[in-house]
Amino acid sequence: MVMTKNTSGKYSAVDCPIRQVLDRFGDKWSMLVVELLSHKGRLRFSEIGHNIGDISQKMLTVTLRSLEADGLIAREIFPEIPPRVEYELTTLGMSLVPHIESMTLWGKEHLATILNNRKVYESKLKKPSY
Amino acid sequence: MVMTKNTSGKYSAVDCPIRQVLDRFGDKWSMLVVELLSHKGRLRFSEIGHNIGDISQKMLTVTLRSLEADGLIAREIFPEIPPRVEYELTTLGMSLVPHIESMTLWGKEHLATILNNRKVYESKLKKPSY
DNA sequence: CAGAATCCGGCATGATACTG
DNA sequence: CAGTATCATGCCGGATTCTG
Repeated sequence: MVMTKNTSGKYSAVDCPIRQVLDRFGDKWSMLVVELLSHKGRLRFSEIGHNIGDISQKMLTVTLRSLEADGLIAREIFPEIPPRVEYELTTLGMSLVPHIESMTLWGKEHLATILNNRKVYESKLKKPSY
Repeated sequence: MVMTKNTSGKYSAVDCPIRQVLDRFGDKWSMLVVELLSHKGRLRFSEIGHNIGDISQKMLTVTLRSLEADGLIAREIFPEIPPRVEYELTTLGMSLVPHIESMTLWGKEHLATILNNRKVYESKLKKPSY
């Protein structure tokens, strides 16, 4: 399939908002952090890490930074020893929560079906036809 | 941050549905294909490719296969020369559409703000304090 | 405690060639 | 036309080490 670029150097469907949303939140952790903060309110760095369970320090830092850069979360540093840093959702961040929840709800409702579909599909591949 | 695995070999928060949803639809193309089919109805392979614009033949195949395996789209082969294959959403696939749309809508509304936030954030990094 | 910096492997994605 | 097969690659994310 030969894809044609337009004169602006972009692709025809690159600009659509669904792509932009996926580019920002399709990563492994962002949505999860937003969801977590929406439930727990205000948390410090290590608390977020523990609540998520598996996430490397690096990725937690990277995720929090990009969310902060986007203005979805606010970061407050307390100049203490040992240092303490707390995070919470901004208004903008909170506005995203309902949409995450509705996606999650859909997942809850249909994931069992999907997994079963997938199993059936794979078993059909193994036994083509008799 | 040291993450502890439990006895089942999984991590503490791995099972939450939001993760599952992201694992399936956080990829680059799946949501886009579903969204496209929801608007255009029934399309053949090459039509999907052209509508998306940039997507390699390989990734289109992979994406369509996994969506089919999940039962989100239906694939119909017409035994003609040259071959023709058409795709359309299943009921399950259609049930996902509203959630994609609501996310997309959120993106449309707030993306300009986010991009601006990001620009402001980066300019602050360059000029720390005067 | 909250990170910054670095190294590194694997997998998602891309490019290319071939086929029924 | 609608794929499959193979090879190449970028970069995401994990592990580790170091600092204030």
